[in-house]
Amino acid sequence: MAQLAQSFFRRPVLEVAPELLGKQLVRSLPAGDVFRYRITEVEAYDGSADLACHASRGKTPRTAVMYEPGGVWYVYLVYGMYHMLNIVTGESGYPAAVLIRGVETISGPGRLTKKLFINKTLNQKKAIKHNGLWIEDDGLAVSAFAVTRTPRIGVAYAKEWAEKPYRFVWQT
DNA sequence: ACGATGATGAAC
DNA sequence: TTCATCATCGTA
Repeated sequence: MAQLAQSFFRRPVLEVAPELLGKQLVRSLPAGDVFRYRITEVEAYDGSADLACHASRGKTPRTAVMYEPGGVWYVYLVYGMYHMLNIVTGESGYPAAVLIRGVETISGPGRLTKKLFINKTLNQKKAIKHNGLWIEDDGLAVSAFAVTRTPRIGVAYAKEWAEKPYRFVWQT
């Protein structure tokens, strides 16, 4: 089907994030299994000025991937236990990414990565079929009226940035 | 309501 | 080299 091109992700994160709702996250495993899940919940992390964004403390070994041109995965471990799946967005040099927080039938970013066998081996890899994890557009239209914007989860430390409505939830 | 569990980044 | 801090979840 229509795999999203790298150019789709090389745009401002606040444009890309809501457009990912309703798209299909596709995972293929070496054994041949293919899983498809429609994306229902995302969060935008927008540049070094955004105090909730990991790149707010500058470029480090962990955050370097966020400075790459959009279209690569950013996977990291939180709370010593769960992997978080993000897709890097925007132009080269501007650190931004979309956290994929939930898909149809799986809620919660930690449970999502566990179920799809996603770990740091995918970090910095392009979101293309060849790498076993990519996103497809099958033509489904998501009504803007079915999308709710709220503040992001778990970022209370980010001062005024904690309140910004950068979380997008699609009511199916 | 809280503990598990380890990488990360900043301070010392 | 040590320490506080986490983009969470399951059990209580």
